[in-house]
Amino acid sequence: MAAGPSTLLDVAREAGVSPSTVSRILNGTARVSDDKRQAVMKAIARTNFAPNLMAQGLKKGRTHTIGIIVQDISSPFFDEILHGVDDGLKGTGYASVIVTGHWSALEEADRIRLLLARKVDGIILLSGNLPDDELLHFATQRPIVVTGRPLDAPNALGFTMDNEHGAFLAVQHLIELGHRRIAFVSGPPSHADASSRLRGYRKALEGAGIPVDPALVVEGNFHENSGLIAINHLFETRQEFSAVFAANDQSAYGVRLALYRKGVRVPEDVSLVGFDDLPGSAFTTPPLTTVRQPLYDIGLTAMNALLRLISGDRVPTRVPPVELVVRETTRPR
Amino acid sequence: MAAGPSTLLDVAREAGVSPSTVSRILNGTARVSDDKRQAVMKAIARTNFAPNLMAQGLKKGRTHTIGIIVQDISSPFFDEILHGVDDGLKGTGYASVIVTGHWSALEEADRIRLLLARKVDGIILLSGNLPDDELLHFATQRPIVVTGRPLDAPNALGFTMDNEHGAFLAVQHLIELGHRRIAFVSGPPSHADASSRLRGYRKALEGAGIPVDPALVVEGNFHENSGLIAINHLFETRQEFSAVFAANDQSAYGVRLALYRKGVRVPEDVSLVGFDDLPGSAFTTPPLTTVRQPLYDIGLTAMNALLRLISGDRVPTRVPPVELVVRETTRPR
DNA sequence: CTGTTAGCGCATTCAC
DNA sequence: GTGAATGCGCTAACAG
Repeated sequence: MAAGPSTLLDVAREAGVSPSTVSRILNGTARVSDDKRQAVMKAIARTNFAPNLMAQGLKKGRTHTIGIIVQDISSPFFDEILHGVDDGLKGTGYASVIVTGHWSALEEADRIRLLLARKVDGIILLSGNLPDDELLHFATQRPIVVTGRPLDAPNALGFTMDNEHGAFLAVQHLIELGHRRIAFVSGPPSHADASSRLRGYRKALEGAGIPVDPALVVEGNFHENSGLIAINHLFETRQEFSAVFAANDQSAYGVRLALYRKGVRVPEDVSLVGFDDLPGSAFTTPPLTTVRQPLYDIGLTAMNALLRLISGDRVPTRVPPVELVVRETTRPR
Repeated sequence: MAAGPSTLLDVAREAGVSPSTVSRILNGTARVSDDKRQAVMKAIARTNFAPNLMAQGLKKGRTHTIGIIVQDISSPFFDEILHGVDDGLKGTGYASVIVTGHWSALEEADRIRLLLARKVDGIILLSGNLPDDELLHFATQRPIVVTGRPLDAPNALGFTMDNEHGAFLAVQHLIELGHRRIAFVSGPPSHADASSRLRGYRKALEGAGIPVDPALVVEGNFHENSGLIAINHLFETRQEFSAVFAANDQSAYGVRLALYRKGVRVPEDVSLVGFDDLPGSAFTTPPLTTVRQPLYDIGLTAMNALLRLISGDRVPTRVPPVELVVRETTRPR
């Protein structure tokens, strides 16, 4: 029941060998005679020794820590990505420090500097707003993987989902069901994914020869409440629609609630489709038809890509594409 | 546009002073003449210097890092707590490394060892399963705050919500509404919170002179799907009930869906109440009546308590109590 | 195969 | 007020 943390030196003394020998055994750096190895192992157990990762890091220049920047902790979206990230870490000896960027490029830059000062071995930026050039500047210090945009530089890698295509699929599904007046609750215009989805919405409509009615697209912010407000607005302005496409699942939840309050049935009266396929979307009433984004795989892939970047590797990354998941909020008109 | 990370020594050279002077300025350890201070500041900016936290940590024995153990990343429950934890960190100079315990005491012990090896300055264990004595053993190395149990040791602190009372409130509400046959979807029996809630359910029933019918309580696991399965089971065994109390919101979601599938209306045909008040529960259809647990505050409080423990302080911690939030899934029988 | 030496970047005595 | 020296715990040459 040794007291405070013992050091490698303690172990060496205890085992009657030199510190380097202990180090060698710990790292498998060189062959060591069996008797000494036994002695050292015993001493390690006896002193309850665990190497000081700080000291190791100082010496080797690597901390076995990777930094993750999410925009919003406590969001089911980032949560699910983090799940993948975490699984990607499993068994690698790396740990992650997670910080939040709050959708602000300035804050992101700040967090990256912080992470860099902590000497993380690499950084994953989730849905970053930071301009490419700044990102690449930081990437000169440590490899960076970013999601939500394509990027392919020596020390940085980015990949994105086909948001436009996903939105296209969603709206096309509605059109095939016979819907013509399809409302759209958008995301924040400043958000790249949001504008891609708006484009997909437009493209699907145009492809079917349906004019896009500006009165039917109302701006949201990706949160539940904005979906609710959007629907109320549509009602107030007396718009007619038989379906609504929400730019993400969370706003779809808000839409669903607003419709419920108006006494409008889903899907009998209006059809609804979301985007993301959050874990909860299979358990809404009724279960939500949505565009599935492989959130878990995005996280896992980002982590694996970063790990490879760190070890100097460069393998092209592949993530499953988005796909329409038809559940129970859509039906023929 | 300096290249690699510059060191304190670089700055000293650049400014024509000694390293110690730079250090003193950085830490405000001693008074330094103004001209030198200017020179150093300029040199810092010019070389784009940021102190190496690893080296600082090695020297000072503190890493300004705190370790968080959650059981399940990508769970709205822990997510919301993490939100509070994260806010508690804001502006403190600390960062957190988050690891998962997966509800396993063994894994928790393993993670704590890992965190200790990384020399975190303190640890927050969320909903830990680790026995008190093991916890206290680890606490000899670093202060630990644990949620989900009371604990008050020199270097460890634990606090918990009144789960029994919360459950009591929920069931009492149902009883007041005229319900007599109230089903209960429990959590895993091994889980302390789960058994407290079961106790609260029983107590409320008994208090009202209603016999508890074992056929009406079915075991779940806190996940959506178990709520669904539970209801199906109740139907298969032809139980009659006019209300169901789910041990947490997530299983309530499953209950809600199962009821929907059976064509049972909520709340017209059966009333439903959950536990936790997850962020999403205000947006289910209809919005869920539930027992609110101040998850955000739990996280914030845990963080503050730990920070105080680290600085040698010991202030009794206060967290808002649980409370019933009546929304739209309950109505008189 | 193994011990000795030096140094990662910084904070802190200790002198001046 | 400020510089020189020392060491946090560990690994990596460098010599045997």
